[in-house]
Amino acid sequence: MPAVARRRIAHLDMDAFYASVEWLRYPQLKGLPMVIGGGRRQEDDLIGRLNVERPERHWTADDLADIPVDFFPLLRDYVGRGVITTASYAARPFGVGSAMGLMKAARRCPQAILLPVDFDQYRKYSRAFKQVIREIAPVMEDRGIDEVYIDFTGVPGGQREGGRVLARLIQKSIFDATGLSCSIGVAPNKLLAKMASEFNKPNGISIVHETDIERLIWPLPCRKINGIGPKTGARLLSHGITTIGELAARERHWLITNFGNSHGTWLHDAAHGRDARPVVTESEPVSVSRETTFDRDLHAVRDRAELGVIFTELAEAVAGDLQRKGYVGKTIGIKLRFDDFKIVTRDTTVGEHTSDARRIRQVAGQCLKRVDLSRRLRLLGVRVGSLARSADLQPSSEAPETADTGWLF
DNA sequence: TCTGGGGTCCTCGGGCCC
DNA sequence: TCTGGGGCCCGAGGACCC
Repeated sequence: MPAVARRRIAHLDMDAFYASVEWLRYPQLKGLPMVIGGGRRQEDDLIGRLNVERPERHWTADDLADIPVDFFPLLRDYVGRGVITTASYAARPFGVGSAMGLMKAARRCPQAILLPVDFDQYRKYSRAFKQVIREIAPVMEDRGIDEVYIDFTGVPGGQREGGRVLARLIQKSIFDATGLSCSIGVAPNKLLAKMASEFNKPNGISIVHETDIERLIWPLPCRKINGIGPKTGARLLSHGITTIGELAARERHWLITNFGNSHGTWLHDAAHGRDARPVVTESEPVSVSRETTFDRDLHAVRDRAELGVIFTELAEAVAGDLQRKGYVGKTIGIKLRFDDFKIVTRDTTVGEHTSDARRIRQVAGQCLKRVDLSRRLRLLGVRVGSLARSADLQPSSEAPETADTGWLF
């Protein structure tokens, strides 16, 4: 009779993913201060720009590495409202980092090279490295563009050296296929594996066993637990709890009293390294949305025409996304961010699923009427939820209802 | 010139029905 | 008829993550 396999879960995190993908195209930028960012509207085509600046030379995908460094756009030339998506290690000593406004970053590190975000490219590499993993260990959970969980438990060799042997194989296979490096943590569950993958970056492997929790996990700050964000972190701090060990020392009952039944129980379990969540290989999307921040704050009345155009474009974009992915939805909603950064959402559930741009625009327009629009708007978003696969639904005669003439925009 | 875009999940209150 | 649940759905907001 075979020995009972102990659960071994890996968390794999690509190292500096966006920057590393850019360095595959532009190796001449490696080691330089560089930020990637800007909003959707600021996404200029870098190659187009380079060609414009040097009309006699048309750079092609084959000779991107030849583009002189001084042809790349600099942060100091940026105008707009975007934020940094990621900053290279060479840029960080200047005090720039993720989520910082680009204008502020430009003052701190004007000489940094600014690349537009190229999600299509990152998605391409994302698919590639995940495919490599699935061929080796098929029980893989997608956790975003650059992260996955992998269940090593049933994989041949997955238990050897606590998972280190298999982790090494995956690391090498990903590098051979893509030229990208990653860090892997292997532990008894997802919670611990996620923390372990951070221990040894970049290109590292960390193995954590139950017996290591006290030594390796408890000294860490509470914020290292995936699920404890800025709010909970601050609340814990106000009770004098800074490390996971201090959190673990609190009675379960005390945590439930102070954080509620569900959250308190979870905090207690997490601090003790307990997590029974399975690795989920398939999941259906819950909602699809598009949103945009305006170049300047807009007023519902004074900028009505401009807002109307943007609103329609968002509805069309969401409809396009739904149709491309093969979904229809019946909860249609809007999201507004005002100039004071307050967020308001409204949604409505309609009788029939749809992915029709005009229908989405119409229902979203009705949602808008339920909001006080005296403040100026900074952001507008359109969302469709309660999704179903369009193929699973009876082909309805999608008769667009009589248009509501009362649209606000 | 502070503060993007696309998601998930949870909680809470209200309405409705039994 | 009145009152008090419980279950369920919906809408709004908040926290968190990549």
